[in-house]
Amino acid sequence: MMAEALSGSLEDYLEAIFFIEQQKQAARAKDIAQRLQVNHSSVTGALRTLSQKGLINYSPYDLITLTTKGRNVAKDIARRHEVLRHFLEDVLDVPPELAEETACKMEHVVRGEVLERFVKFIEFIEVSSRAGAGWVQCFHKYYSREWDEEECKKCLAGEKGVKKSCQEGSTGDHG
Amino acid sequence: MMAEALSGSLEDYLEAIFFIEQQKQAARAKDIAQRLQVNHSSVTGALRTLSQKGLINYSPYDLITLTTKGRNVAKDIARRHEVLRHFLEDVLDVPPELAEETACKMEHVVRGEVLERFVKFIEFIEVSSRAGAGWVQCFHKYYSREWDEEECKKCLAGEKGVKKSCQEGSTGDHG
DNA sequence: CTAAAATTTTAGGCAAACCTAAATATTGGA
DNA sequence: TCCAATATTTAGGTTTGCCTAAAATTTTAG
Repeated sequence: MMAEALSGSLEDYLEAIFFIEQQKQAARAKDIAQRLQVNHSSVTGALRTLSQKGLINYSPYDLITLTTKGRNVAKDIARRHEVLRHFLEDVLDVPPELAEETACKMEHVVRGEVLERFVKFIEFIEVSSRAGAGWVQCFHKYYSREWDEEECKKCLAGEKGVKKSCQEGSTGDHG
Repeated sequence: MMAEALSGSLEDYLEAIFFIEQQKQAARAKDIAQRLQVNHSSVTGALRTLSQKGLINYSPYDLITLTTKGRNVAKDIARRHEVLRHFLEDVLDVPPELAEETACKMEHVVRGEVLERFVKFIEFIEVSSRAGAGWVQCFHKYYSREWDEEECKKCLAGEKGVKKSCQEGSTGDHG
């Protein structure tokens, strides 16, 4: 009963349709081709396959919409993408464009149990930060070489005087 | 001069040869096929390609060794693999086999700048832990639902009394 | 040394994804 | 309405990476 896994490529098509559907009523081949930077004729083939798998409503020259099943699968893909992008960009402080690009590839290989670990990990970091450690900011300082081990050990251990220096100027000017 | 990127598949072959070379003097097609779970005839094709690219010493029926260039590339792949495996297994606490399997796929999409962020991030976590927070252990508690937000906020903020409870029984019995 | 066993390569195929070029269908404006 | 512009599909081809089966080579054991 469990549908067999989609290829990375088909996941990309489905995800693209999902986002285009959110902006317009329905997707058209042109939009998909543009978004994925592939030839129009490549789209046709992918649409046929997705249609066969019951993930989209499609017939030649027709508008393209997701089926209920397709929308669920697409949502899952989009969630993976978003979780990974968020981790890369806001925890590892990878520059936005690179984070986006990397998440795009990771989303096809990180699933299920591993993805949920990422989710919990991000949650945890956010709670930790709320707890007062300014933890992520400290990391951003760390790799950007503004790190003073003694000072930050204290910071991480919760001493008030130094904590501030780890929390200000956070978003990482890594140049 | 910069060699064009290898496909994920070819990276797998190169990495396999690297590990087999460490165990024996040289690799043979049989070993590679077994390690990668592919047919012998698939190996032949990959060897030809890697040879053409100057990454391995190879001629039909001969033993297989890495060239200097090939060894450098292979080391880089192996490093990516190891960094990611380490992160998944020891930070996210993903079960070893799944961590291994996932790292195997991630290694082909996480490179350069992003990989170095992972490296720094792991370093940072280790320093943080040394600083006394038992940070990773706290995370393992967190997702395994033994988490008490109030208690652990204090823990992360460095209060001595509660810190201990976050640090004991660490390695995550997440069942 | 030689025949059987093991190993490796070749030959031929298949499927996924992509491409270009050439139809075909749809749509909007005169 | 009908033509031109736009959009889409079909036809045919390439590359990558895998497979099976058969041939070729090397190794090993008697």
